[in-house]
Amino acid sequence: MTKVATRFAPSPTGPLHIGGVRTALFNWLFSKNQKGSFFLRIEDTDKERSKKEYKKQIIQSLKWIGIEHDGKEYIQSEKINEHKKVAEELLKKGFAYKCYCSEKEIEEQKNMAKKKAMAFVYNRKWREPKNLTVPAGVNPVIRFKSKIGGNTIVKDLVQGEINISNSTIEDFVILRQDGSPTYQLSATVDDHLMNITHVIRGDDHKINTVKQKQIYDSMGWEVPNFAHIPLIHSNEGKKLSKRDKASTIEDYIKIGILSDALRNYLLRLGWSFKDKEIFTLEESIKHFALSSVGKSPSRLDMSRILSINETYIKNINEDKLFLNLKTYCEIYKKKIDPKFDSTLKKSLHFLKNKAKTLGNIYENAQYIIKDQIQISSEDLKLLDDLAKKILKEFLKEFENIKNLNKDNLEKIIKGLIDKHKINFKGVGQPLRIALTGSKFGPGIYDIISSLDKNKVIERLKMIK
RNA sequence: GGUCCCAUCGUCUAACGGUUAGGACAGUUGGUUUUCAAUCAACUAAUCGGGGUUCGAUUCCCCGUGGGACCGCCA
Repeated sequence: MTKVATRFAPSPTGPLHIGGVRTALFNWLFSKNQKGSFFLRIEDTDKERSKKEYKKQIIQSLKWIGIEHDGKEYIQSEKINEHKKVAEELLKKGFAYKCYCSEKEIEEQKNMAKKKAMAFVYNRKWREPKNLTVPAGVNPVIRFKSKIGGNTIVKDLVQGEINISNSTIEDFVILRQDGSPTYQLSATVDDHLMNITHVIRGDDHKINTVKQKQIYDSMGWEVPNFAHIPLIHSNEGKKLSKRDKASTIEDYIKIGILSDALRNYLLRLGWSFKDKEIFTLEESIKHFALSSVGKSPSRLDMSRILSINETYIKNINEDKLFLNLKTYCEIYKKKIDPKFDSTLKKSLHFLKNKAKTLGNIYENAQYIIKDQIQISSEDLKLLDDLAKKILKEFLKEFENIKNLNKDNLEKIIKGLIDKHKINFKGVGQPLRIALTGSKFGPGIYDIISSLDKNKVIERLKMIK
């Protein structure tokens, strides 16, 4: 058995797409499950649009979600000569030919195809150039001599069998007029050079597979296994594009989604293992199989992402959560003053219970990480005369407390409830507003015990 | 339009010929003598339609319908 090798091959023309992340994840998971390797190939042959910073960003994004590639990243543009060599060889062997058609001619053919409402298939004019004279001063493109009759069948580990009539596959270009290789050639040669055993990629590459298989066959190379995973659709049910709102990984990081949560969500999108919903990294490696990847596309569902994130926020180690929160706030919100660290840390155990994102924790922790709180005018209205009176009475007794614990606080509050013949809310709500500036939030005992005694007194005194 | 693919609750999915069609998210309702975005409980909700095959079809086959992908000298 040869060692399994997979690859993720993004082009660095933009930030990493959420669909790309899932493709990378499936590749990585499969290779780990098979005890194989996972490589990263940067397809940067589109010089116009490829950017170095995107390459960095892609690697960082993958790392963020827990994916690291083996070895050094493979840079496609560095292998262009290899690709050209293969093109030459195909030419020599008669599997490719030079095409001198002008762009105009091709354009006309495309228009014709459109008019006839047919798929564009190049008319193969130069395939057998018997009565043609090579025009002077025209650089030819090299086209692959695609099979005309019969069908090409590719076994697919997810789709089953891809069976396409060769008549619909055109003689595609493998070398451009300027001599540079096209995707079909480069990707194929690279996969061969890298000894890739399993090509796992988006559904949108299915037709390419048929083209690429012919290159493998012509070169006498072993054809890798293919697995085309269904695409992720937007809310509208279309292929997710960069224009969609939450399409890049950054979009999720910035609202405070945890990497494990996103990984878990993406894993369960199009893949399942019994009724299990939550998978640790180890579990996902252990159970991952291409055979349990579904065939139909799935929609992105924000509420589910949030729900999984909530689960992770509640369950991960608190020290880890704390560090996550700190870095998150520093980058996407506002740096938290270290003087609040200890209070914040000991409050995390209840703050995390009411948050779906790190952003939520940040919002709910405002009363801890700011010296002064702000009360909205609407909440201020809730502090009527009775409420203020209660706060004053609470303060008086609170100042005399020796041991700040729940029992003692309970005593004070109970006393006030009895005295004023009100319910808990009558005391709890004014307190919460006075201490946090919000009528929502953690339990009142949690709030008080998380704050310094002096801080509580100070804030209660602010209410007049 | 051509080629190819797909089809179970609103969403993600389970059931690989025999289940009262299961779970999760969302939604709704109620409890939690304190808020709710927490928690607990309950409820609503699906096999796209029509033909076969079969003792029996969500499952296999065909047709229709709907949705999607591709149709670059981009990757």
